Amino acid sequence: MGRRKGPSLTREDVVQAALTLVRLEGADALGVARVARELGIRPPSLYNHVASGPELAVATSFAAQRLLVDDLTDAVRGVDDPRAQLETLCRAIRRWVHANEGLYALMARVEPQPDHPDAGATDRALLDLFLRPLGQLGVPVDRRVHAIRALRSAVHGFVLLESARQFQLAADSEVSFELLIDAVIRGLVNAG
Amino acid sequence: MGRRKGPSLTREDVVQAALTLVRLEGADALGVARVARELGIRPPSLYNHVASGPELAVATSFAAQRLLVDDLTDAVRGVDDPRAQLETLCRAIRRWVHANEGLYALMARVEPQPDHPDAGATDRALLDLFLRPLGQLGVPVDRRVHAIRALRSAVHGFVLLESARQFQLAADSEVSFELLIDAVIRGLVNAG
DNA sequence: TTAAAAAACTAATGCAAGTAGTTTCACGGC
DNA sequence: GCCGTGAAACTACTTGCATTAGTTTTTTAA
Repeated sequence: MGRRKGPSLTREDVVQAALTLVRLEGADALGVARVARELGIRPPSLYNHVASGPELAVATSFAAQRLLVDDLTDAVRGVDDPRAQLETLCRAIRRWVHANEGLYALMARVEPQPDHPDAGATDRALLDLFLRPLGQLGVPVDRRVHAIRALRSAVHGFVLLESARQFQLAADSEVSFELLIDAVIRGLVNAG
Repeated sequence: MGRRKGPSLTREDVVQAALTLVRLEGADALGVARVARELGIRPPSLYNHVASGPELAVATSFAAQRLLVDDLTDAVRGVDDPRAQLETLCRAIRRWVHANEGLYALMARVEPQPDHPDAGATDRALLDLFLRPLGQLGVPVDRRVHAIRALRSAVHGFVLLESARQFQLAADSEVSFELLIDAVIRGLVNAG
């Protein structure tokens, strides 16, 4: 029982299977044995493609992040007004998380890898998506980093609480979200 | 080798050990075997006090939440101005998370248990801590739920990103945080 | 054509969660 | 003071995951 005839699995296949698995069954379901079963191979064979369980999680998280950034890039294409761009970004993140709860939970759980080769590109792309409209809105350079952190925090916290079903009171989440991003954006533009 | 002489462990002891463990080694370290080792007993004996691993995590999370709420209650004691109360609450949450990163990560990871007997009291206490100053600030009743969600989201997102070391650029986090909560509070008070 | 690398496998170890059944101690009723 | 019941510990065991070592087969490149 050695290598099988025909095309064999790639690391891409493995990450793809992991993405699907996490999408369907949540971040807790991610594991070497589980992904191997999904691919129809034995667990040890997966180590031909990933170094370890944690590394599989990191790779899957990076892939998910790229999916998110691509989605956001599409979302703001064609939006001209900088403020509308910011709102569009926030809403697009929330929509993506609704459609990919497990993946976002995974991204939140995996420790960032500052030295990882895949880290730079998508991180920078995400940053730029927010930086451009902030600049156009006249936010001074030395406050843009703080502004991005504020916006990211607000959206991140909201979508996490929302998908963890921590908003138990009967009130429309849409309204809460619009109120939040409107408050933050207004506050950032007229900062004192 | 049956029961040992002298006083035996209680569920409180177990939760206490779990709290200490998570504080020192993070939420990932929490498990039946690990807590049992910490207490000097064999893993199966722990099931005399908790029903399962997940239930241990839930109990620990509830205990952590109570610690947080108690800390916040102390923090706002003696603060009169409602706006200052809100700011104090936000800063106290952040300070607590800095001192208890693992516990906060655990709370974020454990699914909420709407029917759990321990759930109501602390949830309500936390809610009330925010509700009172919002009322005093003149936020209309039908917007208070949204306002609380917005504030919680902002603080939650910020502290999670911060303790996950996702703020990689060299800029003072204190400034970012103050900017965020100021923007949100201002936005909530002058909501349109 | 052939040697090396890649990709699968089997076998086995170690550890965590959980179950079943056993032993020993503490405590309340007599 | 004695005794029975239940609580709290134990041992032994099963199952499942992560991981390592070593083997076989196929692909690929020299």
